[in-house]
Amino acid sequence: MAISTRSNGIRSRQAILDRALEVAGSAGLHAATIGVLSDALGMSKSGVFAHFGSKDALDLAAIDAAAERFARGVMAPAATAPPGIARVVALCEGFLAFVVPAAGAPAHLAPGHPAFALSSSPAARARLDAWLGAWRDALLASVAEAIAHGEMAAASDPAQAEFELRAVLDAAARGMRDEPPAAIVARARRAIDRTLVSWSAA
Amino acid sequence: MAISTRSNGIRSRQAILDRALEVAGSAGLHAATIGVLSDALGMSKSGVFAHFGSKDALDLAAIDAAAERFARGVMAPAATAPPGIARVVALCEGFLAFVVPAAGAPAHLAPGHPAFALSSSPAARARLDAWLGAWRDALLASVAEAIAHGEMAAASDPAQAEFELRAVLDAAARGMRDEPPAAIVARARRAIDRTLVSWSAA
DNA sequence: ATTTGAAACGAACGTTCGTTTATTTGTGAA
DNA sequence: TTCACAAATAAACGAACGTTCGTTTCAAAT
Repeated sequence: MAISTRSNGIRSRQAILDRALEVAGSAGLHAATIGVLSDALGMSKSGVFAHFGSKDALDLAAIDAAAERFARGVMAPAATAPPGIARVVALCEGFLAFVVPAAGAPAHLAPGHPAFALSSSPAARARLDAWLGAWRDALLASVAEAIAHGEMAAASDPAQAEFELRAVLDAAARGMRDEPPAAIVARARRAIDRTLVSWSAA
Repeated sequence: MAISTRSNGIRSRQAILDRALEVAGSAGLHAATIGVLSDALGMSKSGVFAHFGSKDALDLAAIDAAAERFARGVMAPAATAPPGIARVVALCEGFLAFVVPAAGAPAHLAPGHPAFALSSSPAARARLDAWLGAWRDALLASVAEAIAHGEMAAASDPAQAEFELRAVLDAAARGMRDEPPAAIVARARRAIDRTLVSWSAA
C-alpha cells in the first residue's frame, strides 16, 4: 500500500521549503518567489506551485518548517534540562547555537526574524505570532521556574527578565552582519551571565 | 528669484516621503509602491514617479528622510547634553521618545527598523549601514566618554555596553505590538538603569 | 502488458510593478 | 501679454508576479 506512485514527491516539497527558507533568510520571505525557487531548483513554476496550491500556502508551509526546526533544535532539547536556571541557560544557549550555526551551516531562522517581519498575509501573521508566543512562553516559564526553585530572587519580575534575555538573544541573531559570529555569541553570553547574576544577587 | 514656477513642488515631495515612511513603518519599504503612494495622495503614478526618477531613488530619499528626522530628533539633542553618563542617558531616552511617540503620533522609524531590514537595493543598504553606523558610533562614543570621565568602570568594555544598550533599545522599538507603549518604555528604562548601575559598580 | 495516478511540465491568463513618452496645466518672469 | 518652465497628467510599455489549464512522464499496482 505504497502511497506515492512516481519517485518521491515529499522530497521535492522539502527541497522547495529548504530553498524558500534559505532565500527568505537573506532577502525576506516575499523574495522567495515561485519563479525564483523554480529556477533555483531546476523545476518549472507550475511544478513548484502544484505542491502547495497557492503562494500563501507555500509561505505558511515555510513558516511551519522554520518553526518545527526551531522546536526540534531549541525547545525540545531545553525541555530535557532540569527546571530552574539550568533550563533558562539551555534555552539561551540553544537559541544562540541555532541562530549562529557551525561553520558553513545555513544559518537557521529564529522566531521574530526580519525575514518574516513584514509583508505577510493575515494567516501567516497568525502562525508567526503563535510561534513567537510559544518561544516567549517557554523562556518566561523557565524564568518563573528558576524563581520558584529559589535560584533567582523572588522579587524579580519574570516578565522583565524575559524581556531582557530576549532583547540580548534577538540582538545576537540580528547583529551577525557587523561582527564575526564568535564575537557576537561571546557578547550575548556575557550579557546573559551579567543579567542572571545581577538578578540572583538581588 | 523664486525657484518653483507652479505651486510648491517641494511640498509634494515631502508629502510623498511622509506617506512612504508611514506605509513603510507598518508594511515595509517595498510595500510603499508608487501606485499605493499616488492613490493615497490623489496623484497619478507618473506624477509621483517624476519627483524621483526611479523607485530606488525614492527609497533612498525615504531612507534619507528617516535618517534626518532621527538625527534631528535624537542625535542632535543628545549632543547638547554634557559628555558622560548624562549623554548616554540622553541618547537612550531620546531614542525611546522617538520610537514610541506621544499619543496618536505617527511612530517614527529608527535605524535598524524592520521596514528597512530586507528587500533593499545595494545603494539603499549602504545608506542604511551608514545610518546605523552613525547611531552606533554615537552611542559607543558616549559610553567611552562616560568611562573617560570616571562615571563608568574603566575595566568595562565600551563595545559590550553599547551592545547591551542597543539590544534593549531595539527590543523596545520592536516590541510595541505586544504590550502598551508605556509598559515597553518602562521595561527598557529599567533594563538600561540596571545595566548602567551594574557597570558603574564594577 | 496494461492501467493508474502522483509529479512535473509548457504555455498562456490577468494583474501589478516600475518606467517611458507625449501632453496639458499653471504660475512667475520677460 | 507672452514666454518659459516646473508640475502633473494620461496612456502605454515590458517584465514579473501568482495562477490556471491541458499534457506528458514514469514508477507502482493490477
